[in-house]
Amino acid sequence: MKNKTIYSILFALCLIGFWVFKNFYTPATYSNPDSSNEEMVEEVFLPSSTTGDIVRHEHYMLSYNEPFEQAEWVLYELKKSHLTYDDRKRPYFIEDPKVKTKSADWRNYRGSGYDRGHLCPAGDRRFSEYAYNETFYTSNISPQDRDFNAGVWNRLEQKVRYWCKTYGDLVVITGGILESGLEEIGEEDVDVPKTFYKIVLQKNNNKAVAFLMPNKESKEPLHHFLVSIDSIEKLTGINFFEKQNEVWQDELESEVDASSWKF
DNA sequence: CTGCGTAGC
DNA sequence: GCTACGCAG
Repeated sequence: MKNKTIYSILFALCLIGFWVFKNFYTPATYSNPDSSNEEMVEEVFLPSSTTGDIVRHEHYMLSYNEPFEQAEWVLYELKKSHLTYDDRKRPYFIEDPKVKTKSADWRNYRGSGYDRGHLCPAGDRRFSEYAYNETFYTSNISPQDRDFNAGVWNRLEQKVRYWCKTYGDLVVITGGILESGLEEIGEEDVDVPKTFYKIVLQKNNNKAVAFLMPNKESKEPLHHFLVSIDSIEKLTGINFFEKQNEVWQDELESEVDASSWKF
């Protein structure tokens, strides 16, 4: 009788131990998270996820789409205080330990002809070594045409920094349009989006702009790619500001109004 | 800034 | 397999 009880307790302890392990063990990752919990983007800006695989990193968050082997959206807050130009050494791209299904290996991109294009730009996370390294998870990259990434896409990212400097804190959401029939690269078949989107929100003013850009270089000025947030929601199936009230959404998402943004 | 390829340990 | 360096848009 007594033995039976003891064995039951031991068994229960094993279960608890396993549960703790399963939930709190994390594999090797970039070291030294910044101690501060700092400014995790408020949940009120969380987009919906078509996959349910939402991952929160210290300085950005994402929703991973396993069949496409990349994020469907990456969201981060860009503050004035983030705009530093500290020189940092590029680390290697590594698997995102927080993506349950494992994010794609960087070798899928090697020799593919496509860049490992950051979604949350490394240039926006230079304020700390950890923040910078954290952008080098393979969950934060998509295959991008070389001239696109270094060209018009890069110009948009620099414009976002300019807007942050002049208008204050921003919320930025970025991703590729994940649809069927896309070209795939590498052993894991990473899909190559034909189009990328970026949504930028001024936190203070509740003003937003959205861009849709073909995955190729263009000489068009940036405002040529302006679209409504609604149109991106239709293409992606993602509801971007679902936590906001409907009036708020209606006002911001339906129209293309870049009048309060200097290009 | 955005990156890649190659050489060498 | 990882790092350092040079090079390109």
